Order: sequence, then structure tokens, then C-alpha cells
Amino acid sequence: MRRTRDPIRRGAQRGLPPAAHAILGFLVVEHGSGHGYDLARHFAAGAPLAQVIRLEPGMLYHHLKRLERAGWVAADREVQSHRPSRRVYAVTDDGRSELRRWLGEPVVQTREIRLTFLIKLYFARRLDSGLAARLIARQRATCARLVSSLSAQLTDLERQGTATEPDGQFARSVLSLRLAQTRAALSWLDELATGAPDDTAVTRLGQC
Amino acid sequence: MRRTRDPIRRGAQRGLPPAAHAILGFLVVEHGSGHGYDLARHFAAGAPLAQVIRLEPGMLYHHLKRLERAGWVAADREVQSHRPSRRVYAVTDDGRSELRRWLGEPVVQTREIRLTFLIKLYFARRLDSGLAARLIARQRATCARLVSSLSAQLTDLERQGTATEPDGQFARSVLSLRLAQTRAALSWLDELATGAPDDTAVTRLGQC
DNA sequence: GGGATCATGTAACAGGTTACATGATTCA
DNA sequence: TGAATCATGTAACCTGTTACATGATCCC
Repeated sequence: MRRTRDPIRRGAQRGLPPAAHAILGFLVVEHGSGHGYDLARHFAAGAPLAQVIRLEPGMLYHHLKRLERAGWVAADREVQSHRPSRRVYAVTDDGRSELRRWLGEPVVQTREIRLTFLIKLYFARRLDSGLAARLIARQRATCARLVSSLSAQLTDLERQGTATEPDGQFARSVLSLRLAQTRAALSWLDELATGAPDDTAVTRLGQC
Repeated sequence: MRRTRDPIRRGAQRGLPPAAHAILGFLVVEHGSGHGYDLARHFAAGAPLAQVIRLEPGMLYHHLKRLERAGWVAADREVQSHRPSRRVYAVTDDGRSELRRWLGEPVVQTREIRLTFLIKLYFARRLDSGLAARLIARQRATCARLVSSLSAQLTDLERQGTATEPDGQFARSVLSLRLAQTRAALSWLDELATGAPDDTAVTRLGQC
């Protein structure tokens, strides 16, 4: 007897992935609507976001369908003479407020800075410099809390004196890597906020 | 719009993922053989590698099958009285040399340090301290090259003077984040090699 | 008697990568 | 005449996550 599984969507609870939000972002930047082929250019080699996220046409069209299902965009078929007809997607009010919410929210983990945070930064800067400043400030606070927490954990580990045993040594290495990466992110965020050159930020790292 | 296509990739056998190598590593550490249930303990909460990689039983058994298909382990059914019979996997000679090869190879990208490199470090230290020293040295060299390359790119960007335009500013931010993260990894690797405390390494960052 | 432990898996779902299908039109 | 552009997808194949199936024995 096969039991049907409780169809509560685990995936729907999580928000859509950063790629979907990037699509939403480009639609808003381009006056609120656009079609797949046109959007693909923003992810092709040479485009600024291409250094951060890769998005093949297949996935692009997939995300557009998902955005439509979520009610953040509305599709309309546009027939052209001498050209294949296209699906034009327009951002809805829900889509706009979702993008705004997402752009203001910092990422929780340091490793997400490389992808998700950079995408947020790109659109926040293009759409609203105040929002960008707020995003950077909140991300800074999140990273600073993480640095405190990691420092405390590292101190605890050293107080336990297990750092000389192999497993303790490894645990210490893991924490110290995380700490180093998060501190680097923190000083990079300071740089973003002030526009100061790189060397200044590196020097500042020694003081924190 | 041109889409660059790489037709060679199809049949090219990618290596097994870091999780599979971690399993191989534990088998070697535990005298060359073991079974799934036992291996699962090394990935359960509280185990040292659990801070780095998460591996549910389902994936663990999946990887064991793949290791067997690759010829790196050989399975044998062991019947026990009073206990369910188990599949005991023994590492083959091919498996041993593959592990050794993998453990000596540095990771190419900075983001792989958080997962793949830490796993390599864990097993290299447990199996052969000379191998660990070599791994760290080679990873250091790889990161140092990356730092040079990223610095050069950043300098180029600034020489072009596009850093004031929105897209140029973004490209600069992306590069400077990568540079900061790779520099942090580099000084962490120095720490690993010397065993110096964290503060020393942070100070040293200002000099490089 | 009931939960924890031993032991190995499968099913369904989620998400991404790579290659290719389709077919018109425009341009060198 | 054939390559590139316009435009939207599908198919096959990976990896990974979560939950559950199965059934014994050990410990309280």
C-alpha cells in the first residue's frame, strides 16, 4: 500500500532563489516588463552580473514560469510581424514589493555574500541608493554579530585546551577560517559604505 | 546573441564529489574497511567533520554505491547473528591512490576552501603530516597566484577609469570582494602552516 | 511493552547543467 | 548560401533533501 505523501510544499516555504529575484530586478529596471530573450542578454558573457551568476536560457525561462506562478509577474503574448511572437512579462505590485523586501534583507551566512548579497547590491544601487545604504548597513551589522559569535566560540575552544588534540585542532582551524572570511567581508562592507580604497580597509582590519 | 558552447564536456568523467572522498577517507582511517551505518556516525552532529559537511544516510549509501562502481571500494556482505547483515566496503588499491592524489591537490577557487579544502586538510593531517604540509603549501601558492591576478584586474579596471560609472563600480566591488576573501584565505593558510595565533595572522595581513 | 539502536535502503521532490529542437528572418 | 539573430522551450542527466519502509534486537 502506497501512502500518498502530505503535499505540503517544503520548497514553497523558502523564497525563490536569487536568480529569480535577479530576473525580477531586471524587469523592474527595464520599466517593469520584458521578455525572456531580452533578459538573457543581462546574463550573457560580458554583462556585469555575469561575473556573479550564471543563468542559461533554459533556467531563465523556468524561473519566469515560477515567477508567474508566484504572482510576481503577469505574462502576455505579443505577436510581431516578421518575428516570432514573444511572452512579455510585466511585474505586478506584489512583485515590486517582494523585490523591495528582498533587497533590504541581508544574507545570514558569510558564504552567501559572494552570490546573493552581490546581486542585492547590484539592484539596490540601481534602483534606490537609500535602499542600498540600508542594505549595506544591515549586512554590516549581521557580519559584525557573526564575528563576535565566532570569536567567542574560538576563545571557548582555546579555554577548553583541546586545541592540541587532532579533532580540537581541526575545530579550531574551521572556526578561524570562518572568522577570517567574515572579518574580510566586514571590512569589504566598510569599504563599500565609505568608498575608501582597498589598502585602507586592509589596514583597518588590524584594528578591529 | 552568441551562446558559447562546450561540446567536449559531455562524456568527460568529472571526479566524485568531496563527500565521496570523505567516505573514502574514513574507510582508510579505519583500517581500510567499514560499513554504512558505522560511517554515518562520522557525519552525525558533534563529529568534527559535521561542522563542514552534512551527509544524510540516504546520500551516504548512494555515495558508497558510486565508489563501488568507480572501483575504489569493494563490497562484501557480512552476515551477523543477532544483527542485520551488513555490507562491508573495503578500499581497493585504486581507491587508496585516488585518495592520495585527491588529498595532495589544492582547490582552484577560493569558495571551495570552506568545504573541499577543509575536508582534504582533515584527512591529510590524520593520515600523513608530510602530505598535509604539501597540501597547505600548494594551496598557498594557488591562492597567492589568485591574489596577484585579482590585484592586476583591479588595477586595470581603475586605470580604465570606468569605476565611477554604475557598472564599473559594481565590477570593482566584485573584484575587491574576491580579493579580500582570497587574501583572508591566504593568511589563514599561513597560520595553518606556522601554528601562529589568530591575531598575528590578522596583523600580518596588513603587510602583504 | 516501548523506545532506542542496528542496518540499508527507496520515493518524491527540488534544483541545476548541458545539449539540442524548432523555425522564421536578416545579413555578409 | 549559410551563418547569425530572434524566440521559447524540452530532454536527459546530475546532485541533494526529507521522509519513510523494514525488521530485528537490546535495554529500561
